[in-house]
Amino acid sequence: MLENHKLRMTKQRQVILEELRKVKTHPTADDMYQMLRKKMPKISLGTVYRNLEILSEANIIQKLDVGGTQKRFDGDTSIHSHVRCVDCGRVGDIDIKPNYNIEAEARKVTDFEIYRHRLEFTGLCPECHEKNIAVA
Amino acid sequence: MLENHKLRMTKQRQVILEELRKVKTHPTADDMYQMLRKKMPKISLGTVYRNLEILSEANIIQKLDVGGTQKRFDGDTSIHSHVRCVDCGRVGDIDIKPNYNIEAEARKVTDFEIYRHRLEFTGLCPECHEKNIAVA
DNA sequence: TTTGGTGCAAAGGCTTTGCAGAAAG
DNA sequence: CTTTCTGCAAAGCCTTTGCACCAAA
Repeated sequence: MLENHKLRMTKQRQVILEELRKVKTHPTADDMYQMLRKKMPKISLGTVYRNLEILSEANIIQKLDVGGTQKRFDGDTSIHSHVRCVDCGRVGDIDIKPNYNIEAEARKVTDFEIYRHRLEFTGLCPECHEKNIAVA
Repeated sequence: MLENHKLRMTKQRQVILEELRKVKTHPTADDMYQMLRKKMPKISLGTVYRNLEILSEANIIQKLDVGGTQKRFDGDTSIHSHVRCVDCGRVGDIDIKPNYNIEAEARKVTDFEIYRHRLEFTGLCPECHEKNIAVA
């Protein structure tokens, strides 16, 4: 059904896309909502969710599943990896390109048909690293 | 608080652990609940959630975050990868060992302190592959 | 006994959805 | 005009939690 719709460029959709492309954090839907309501106070959380879904469905943005309970969004659609801070949940980019050899490796040991792979890192963001040093 | 508790081996915990180790699917908490209530009809979903959490906290089992909305559990604590079927959500094992060189790569391009990495695959399980061929 | 665990049901957190009015094309 | 989109609020889904009773150790 989504794919039969002609997308309209509403004010809301435009602002959502602009804002997501502007930031290099990887905001959750609610993060986006909080940022957006400053410039568009009447925008609703439902609209934010709906548009993030539609835009990622159309491959205009990326929906990330980096662990944790909330999905995150990325205005950069290039294929790259992410790190999630185990302390604060912040997500950063890791500019490592996919290695398709690993998919060949995988095919050797499974009867699933492999489509793609995803590499995720966990660690400590610089801020939390600082804090930990201070405590120690 | 969890770490100060002495774990007791209750009947429920034992059955949960046994059942999880017996299957090679990667059940969600609710999958486990449905399986378990056949042999222990009074077990509650809360107990299943609590024990899966406690056991994974104690590294006796693994909690997986393979995408999709529900967490999954694995009785095999060895480090290995997973494939998720994009059609039916089924999760399979991919016996590929971690490659720590990739963490060195990552360190070159981020200011996060890298702790570990995780490789996940998506694809089609044999059953869904069959179905797709039949339709085509 | 003591202390952790269980079942039940209610509450929580995140996301989706139905609907009536608004707006893009 | 027509069809999609929006704001609002309610519903949904998965998971966690409070509580009184139960059971390991």
